[in-house]
Amino acid sequence: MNYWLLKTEPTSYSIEDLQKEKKTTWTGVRNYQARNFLRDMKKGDKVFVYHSSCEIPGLFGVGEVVTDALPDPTAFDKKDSHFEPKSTKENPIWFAPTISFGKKFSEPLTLFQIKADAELKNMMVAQQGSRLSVMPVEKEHFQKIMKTLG
DNA sequence: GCCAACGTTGGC
DNA sequence: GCCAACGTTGGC
Repeated sequence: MNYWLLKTEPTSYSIEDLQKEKKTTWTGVRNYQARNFLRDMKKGDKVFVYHSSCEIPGLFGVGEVVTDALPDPTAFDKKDSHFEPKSTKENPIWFAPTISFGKKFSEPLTLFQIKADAELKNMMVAQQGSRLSVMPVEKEHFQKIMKTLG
């Protein structure tokens, strides 16, 4: 099993939205490195939900991969802002897994706290200039965080 | 809103 | 394939 972190701007999609919807297809990622991580996600993998570009950036909850990544339908939708004419159904470029809600943390683990924690500060999300919206999380980090917040 | 740190694009 | 120009991300 693998562990991941998914960034989202809470003004567009938050952990509360996932809680209400129970599950969602994680569409709209348009970065090749992130795309490759999305394709590597397998059913049963765990994912942290990270809120970015907001008052308190940090980890707000956890979910689970329920469907391996399939071609991202928003890439085929001319009316969608993520429409990508180069991606065809025969030869899709962009992919999206489906994520289920696990739990919302009673308190978020803030980026500030992650950077201040000797064991967590080397997480990819805490590195300078880390702009990837999808990234792997090490098992040790996942377990330590879940021990504290889970 | 600023701006550093990236990623992408496109001319050559 | 280089690299300057440009666009975007995201913490602060």
